[in-house]
Amino acid sequence: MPRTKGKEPLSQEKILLAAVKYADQNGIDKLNIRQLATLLNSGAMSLYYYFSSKGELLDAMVEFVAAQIETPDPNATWRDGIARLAMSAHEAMGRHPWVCRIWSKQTLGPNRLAFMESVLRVLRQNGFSIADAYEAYCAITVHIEGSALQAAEFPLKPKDYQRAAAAFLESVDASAPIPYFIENVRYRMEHADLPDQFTLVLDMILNGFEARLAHK
Amino acid sequence: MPRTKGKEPLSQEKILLAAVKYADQNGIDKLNIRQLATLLNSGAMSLYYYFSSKGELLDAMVEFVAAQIETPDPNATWRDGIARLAMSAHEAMGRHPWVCRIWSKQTLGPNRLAFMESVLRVLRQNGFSIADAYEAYCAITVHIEGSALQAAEFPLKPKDYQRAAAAFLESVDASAPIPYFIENVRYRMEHADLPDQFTLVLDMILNGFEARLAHK
DNA sequence: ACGATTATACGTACAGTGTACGATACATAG
DNA sequence: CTATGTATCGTACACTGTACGTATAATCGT
Repeated sequence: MPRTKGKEPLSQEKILLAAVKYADQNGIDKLNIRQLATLLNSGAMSLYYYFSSKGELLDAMVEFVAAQIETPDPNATWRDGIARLAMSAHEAMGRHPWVCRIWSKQTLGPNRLAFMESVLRVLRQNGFSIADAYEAYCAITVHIEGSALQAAEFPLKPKDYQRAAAAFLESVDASAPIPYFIENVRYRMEHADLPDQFTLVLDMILNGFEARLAHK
Repeated sequence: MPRTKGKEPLSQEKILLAAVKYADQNGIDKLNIRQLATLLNSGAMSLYYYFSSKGELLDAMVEFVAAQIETPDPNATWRDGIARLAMSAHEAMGRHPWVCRIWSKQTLGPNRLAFMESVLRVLRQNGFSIADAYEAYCAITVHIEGSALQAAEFPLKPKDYQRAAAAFLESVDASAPIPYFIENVRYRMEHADLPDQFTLVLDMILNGFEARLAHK
């Protein structure tokens, strides 16, 4: 049909923002074209004028998140630069947990490319060999994506965890051969606000590369 | 229809093995009931006699992989025990790359539970506090799952990488603002068999916890 | 002012997906 | 020889992405 008269037209940006919002709330599996179109008060096929396929929309969604990652301050030490960058990425993925599921799979766009470049640059300009820079890059991104994956895939929201844990502890046989698991569940139930261990382990990894660098 | 005369009946195991094999070859997205049934010379709905839903089949697939992870030797040091366990998990996920995509999402079965328990046990029996054991557990599984995720999601098979990298280097403008990325691609193209950096970073993480443990 | 062209929108249709329901036909028990 | 349980699957439905064709509004050339 026509571009109806009194209606604001669609745009890539509107669709993208709606898709991100929907995925934030409902997860990436639930994201589907018809539903998205309904939210945008349009027909499903209208979206294909702006994105030639769902895959292209997903590409744009990844780029949207990649754009939220800080680029490192060139005056900082490599440790500070990398640490801030990693935390920034961690936070971005925390805001958009679905992204880790498609991050590496979608085609590499300029923002994600810029992220990779900036990590490699910081390392290479501070004494890392090509091979070491690549290893450090992998180590750091594994940690970022791994953390995001665990946070995203864990099937319980923090709210529900208390109730589920309590129910589990009630139901489980005291003679079950999993004392340390039970102990762990009890501990986590009683300490709802455990600190995010992202930074802790990140520091261990950075320590490792620092030692490696000094060792040459 | 009937249970046809001269035909071996299906079974949970047959279906499970076929599903694992199919996912190994084609990825988990491509796994679908009809195709699987065709491979098993049966009708699609026959599978539902053994698994009440696709989700239950996926649960069983996760358990299948979890069963392949070594349980740690109780006489080893915690470092060795955890290192071996982690490498074993890394290898299992390397054989079945699709599993990291559903590992945490599927309902927790006995084998995955046993894996968690064994990690926590080793740590708790070697001086880790409840909180530290949990942190170490998370750190290690993040590394395992993150590594698996990157390996699985990277869209190019090792074979194709050389060709794709060469084509990329040809096509990219020499003035593109990504010198370190280009350098990295060239390096990886020339060194096809880079060592798996899983163990390297795992050691860094274990060093971190070792230091932490000594520090108390 | 008015016809031609482009930009935007979408109805319909099709080939997949998981799976609910009910109909089989075989094996065995009574 | 029924009758009942076990194993199998044909059909149908709701939902997915999207190819194709078409309809109108906006814009431009004259």
